[in-house]
Amino acid sequence: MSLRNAVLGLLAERPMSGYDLTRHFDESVAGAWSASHSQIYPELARLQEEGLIRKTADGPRGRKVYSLTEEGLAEVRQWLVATEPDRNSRSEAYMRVFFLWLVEPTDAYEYLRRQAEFHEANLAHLEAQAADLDEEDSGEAPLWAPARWSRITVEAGIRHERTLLEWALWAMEEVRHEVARGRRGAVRGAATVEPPHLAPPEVRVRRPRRNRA
Amino acid sequence: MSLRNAVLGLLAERPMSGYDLTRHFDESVAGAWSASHSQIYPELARLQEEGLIRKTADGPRGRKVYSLTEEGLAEVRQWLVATEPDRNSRSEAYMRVFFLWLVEPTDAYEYLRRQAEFHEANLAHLEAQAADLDEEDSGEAPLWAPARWSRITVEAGIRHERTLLEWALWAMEEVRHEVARGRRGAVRGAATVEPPHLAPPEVRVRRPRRNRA
DNA sequence: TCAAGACATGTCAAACTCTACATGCAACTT
DNA sequence: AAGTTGCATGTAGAGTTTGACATGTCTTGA
Repeated sequence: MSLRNAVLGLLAERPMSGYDLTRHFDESVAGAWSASHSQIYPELARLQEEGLIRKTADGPRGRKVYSLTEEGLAEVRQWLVATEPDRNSRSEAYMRVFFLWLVEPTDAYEYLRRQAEFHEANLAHLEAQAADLDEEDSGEAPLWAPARWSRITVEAGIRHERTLLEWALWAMEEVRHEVARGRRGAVRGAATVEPPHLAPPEVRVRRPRRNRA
Repeated sequence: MSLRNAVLGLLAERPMSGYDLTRHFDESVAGAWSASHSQIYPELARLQEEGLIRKTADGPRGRKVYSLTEEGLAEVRQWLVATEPDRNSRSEAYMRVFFLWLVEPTDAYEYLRRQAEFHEANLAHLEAQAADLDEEDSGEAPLWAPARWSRITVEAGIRHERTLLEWALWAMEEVRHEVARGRRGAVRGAATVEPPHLAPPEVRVRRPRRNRA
C-alpha cells in the first residue's frame, strides 16, 4: 500500500503528471522508494477511480496532470497518523557487504570503492539541494510548509550518505591493512584463508579404485 | 535474484535449515533484507534442484540442514564480483518523513519520537553484537574470515543507526521550536499553515443560482 | 527537412513478496 | 496427563514490482 500513499503524498505538494511522478521517484524520493512508470500509470487510474485524485489539466503530448482531492488528502493523512510504518528497510548494496569475505580482497576493496563513490555523489547532490533550500528560505520561513520539511528530510539524507561514505572509506582502510598483514611481503593470490563450509563431495556411485589389498 | 544469493551467502558461513535462515532474516541481516519462511522453503527446493546446495543432515521434527556445494559457492562469488548491485534502497519509514508536513505538528513529533526509539533499540542491539565480536577476536584475528567481516558489517549498521537516531532527535527539536514560534502563546489547532494543493471542487451538473440580472 | 532525443502514456507477462492457511513434533510446565 | 510454547516445514492466493513491448508527440540541431 505504499506506492499508493507515496503518490498521494507527492501530489499534495503540487499537481503532477505520471511522467513527473516517475521522475520524482528517480530523483527526489529515490533512496526512500522507487517505482517505474509501468506501476505509476495504473495506480493513477485506480486512485482516480476511487476519487482520491482528479485530472485537472491536459498538456502537450497527451500529458495529464492530476491533483489531490479532499478525500485523497484525508486518505494520506489517515495513513500517516493511523498506521504503523513498515520499518524493514531493504538494501542489496548493504546485504552484499555481509558476503564480501567470500571474494578476493581486491574485489572487496573495489566494491567498497564503488560504494564510496556512489555515496559521495549522492552527498554532493543532496548538499546542493540543501543549499538551494537554505537560500530560498532566507526571508521569514513559512511555518509548517513543505519547504521547511524538505530541509529536514534532506538533512536525513545528507547525514545518511555522509555516514556511509565515511564507513566505506574506513572499511577500505581495514581491508588494506588486512591484506598488508596477511601477505607480509609475499605475493599470495588466495581468496579466503578460512574456506566456506561446503557440502562433502557427492557420493560416487561406482568407485574407480579396485579393492586390491 | 537477491533472495537466492542471500541464501547462498548465508549458507557459505555454515550449514543451516530453512528455519535457521528465516531467523537470520529476522535478526542478523534484518535491516538489509527480509524474507519469510514461505519464500525461503521454495527457494531452498529450487537451489537444491539446481545443485547449488545439498541436504547434508536431518534433525528432529523433520529438520533439514542444507550446505553449499562448490557450484553454489562459485555462483555466489560470480554474483558478487560480476554483477552491479541494485543501489536503490527502500524504506517506508524514511519516505513518510517526506509527507510529515501534511499532519499536525504533534503527530509529526510523535512519529519522530518513535523513530528515535526504534533506532535506539537497533543501536543497542548492534553494539552488543560488536562487543561480542570484539571479545571473540581477542587472540590472533583470523585473516580473512567471516568474523572479521561481520565486525566491519556491524560497524556500518552501528553508524547508520546512530546517525538516524541523532537525526530524529535533531528533527524533534526543530519541530518543537517551530511549534513554539508558530503558536506564540496562543492555542491553535491548525494542521498546516500553507494548505496542500487540492483539486478545485467538482463541477456541479446543475447550478442552483437562476440566471437573474 | 529530417533525425535524434526527450517527453508522454499505456499494457502485459513473469517474477517476487506477503498473508493466511495447514500440519505436526518436541520440550517444558503445571 | 494435558496444555502451552517454540521448533519445523510446507502450500495457495493475492498483491506488488520489474522489464519488455508498444505507440505517439514535440523540440532541437545538423
